[in-house]
Amino acid sequence: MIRVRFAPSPTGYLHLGNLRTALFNYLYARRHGGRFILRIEDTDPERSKPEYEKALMADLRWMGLMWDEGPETGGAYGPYRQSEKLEVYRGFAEELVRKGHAYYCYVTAEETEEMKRAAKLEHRPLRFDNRGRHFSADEIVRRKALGIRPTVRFLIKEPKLVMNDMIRGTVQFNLDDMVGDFILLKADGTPTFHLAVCVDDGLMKITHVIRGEDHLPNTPKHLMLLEALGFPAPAYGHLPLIHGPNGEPLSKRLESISIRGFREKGYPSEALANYMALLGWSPGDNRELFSLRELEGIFDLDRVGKSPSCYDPHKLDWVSGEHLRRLSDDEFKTKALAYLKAYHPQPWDDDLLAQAVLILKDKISRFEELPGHLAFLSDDFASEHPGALASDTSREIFRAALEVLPLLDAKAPGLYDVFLNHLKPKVRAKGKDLFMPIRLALTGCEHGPELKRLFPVLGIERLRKRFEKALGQGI
RNA sequence: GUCCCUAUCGUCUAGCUUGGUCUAGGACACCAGAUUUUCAUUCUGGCGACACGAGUUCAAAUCUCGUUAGGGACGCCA
Repeated sequence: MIRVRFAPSPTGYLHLGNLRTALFNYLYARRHGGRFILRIEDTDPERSKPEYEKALMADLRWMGLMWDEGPETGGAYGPYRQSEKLEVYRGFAEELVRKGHAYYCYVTAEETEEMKRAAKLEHRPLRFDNRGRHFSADEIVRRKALGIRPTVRFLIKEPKLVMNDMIRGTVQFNLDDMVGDFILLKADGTPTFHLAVCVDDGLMKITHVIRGEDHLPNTPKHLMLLEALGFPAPAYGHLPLIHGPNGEPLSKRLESISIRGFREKGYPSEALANYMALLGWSPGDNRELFSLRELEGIFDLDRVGKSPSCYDPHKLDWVSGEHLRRLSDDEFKTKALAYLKAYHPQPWDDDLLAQAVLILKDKISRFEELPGHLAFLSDDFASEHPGALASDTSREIFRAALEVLPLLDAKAPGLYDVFLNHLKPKVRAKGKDLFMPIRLALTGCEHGPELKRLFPVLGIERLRKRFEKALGQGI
């Protein structure tokens, strides 16, 4: 049984990089009938915040990436919050010391810092020189007396040099230049990331670790640790990183683009998942538009690329627009109204709003654009071209329109066509000269929804008011 | 500085494993035209790439080496 995990630390909101890792893990599990596990890596009390954990889970749920095991869901391998099992890690660290895989190290943080500074100056690798391995019994006593509390460091015996990555193939490391004995337990007794990850991956029976490429250099450490711990090594796959729109480093700016932000802007979650899947993965044929379900059926790691990619908001908008247009009218109405209610409350009743929103369906790529387009519902608008209303031909149209309106049946189909049939004989204008004044009188804007669809939404009464207003303004 | 990873249109990518079917395919963006009595949608067309240099070979986007460029890691953060 394939078991994968998404293991964020709750130190901020879910962002693009995070989300892609979560998505690929989720899809991989679904594709292979495995389990998707959520694990909260909150061993750093300084930076971890419960509200971020809540937000993380809310965002994951919104995305539809529901976990099979994890906080709030439970599972046979809990707890799924690392802060709740600090003792467990300590136990494993002590066991490693007993078995000679690790040792208490009395080198202080200041000394390590100094070591690094010196190494940098001399252009040597910036690694720990393992000096703590060789302290004499006297030295240790002396340091204890000074109040120095030890860390537990992993004792590297045979540096592991080669690994097989599911995405990158064989990767070799020159370990002597890379890592020294690394810390398992900090001086305060809490575990480091390395210990916690390996213990949990082992205990939770994780079979495949899919994570960002930034973790690639950590993998040799984890492989050695896992072996010492007596756990079978999972398969590793390291995803290429995502860059910003201009190819800039990623980091700060990208992290500031939170999933929350996309939700607030009104992107459908499936569109976001669809777009993210395309960043680094492709189905092999020319298809690009997928529902989450479809992705679950075709995604696999063997079609994930090795090179980093840039986040392109334009393409996201296109994908999003396509998703919106594929929605049935009812689905679109429901989602649009829910979005407006949550983020941009409108003064109109749901019935009117539902009709109005529907005629905008093919004009938007995300719900955030709705409020601006909805302005036509208001009787109280300023015209873009007040002058255009004043001409004789315009005034003639409005007067004729007001004569025609009472003859119409609002509920009869083809309201606009009937209106035009009555209107045309009464006015000289035709073509653009006819419909543009009408459009301006009704919406104040040169661009907007089709008049044909606009008429039934506005209804006779609103139409009358607006033509009267236009006539009044023209004086 | 040291180690590691990566390299096809501006962007996302297919092709690379098993060299020839590649005068390199698709999509976004952009430009032009058509449809729509506006905008959008839709449709058609255009622009546009194998980072560079060697090597192997009858033949290289595809294999090898080097160069360059970008990214990542080097925490008692995760």
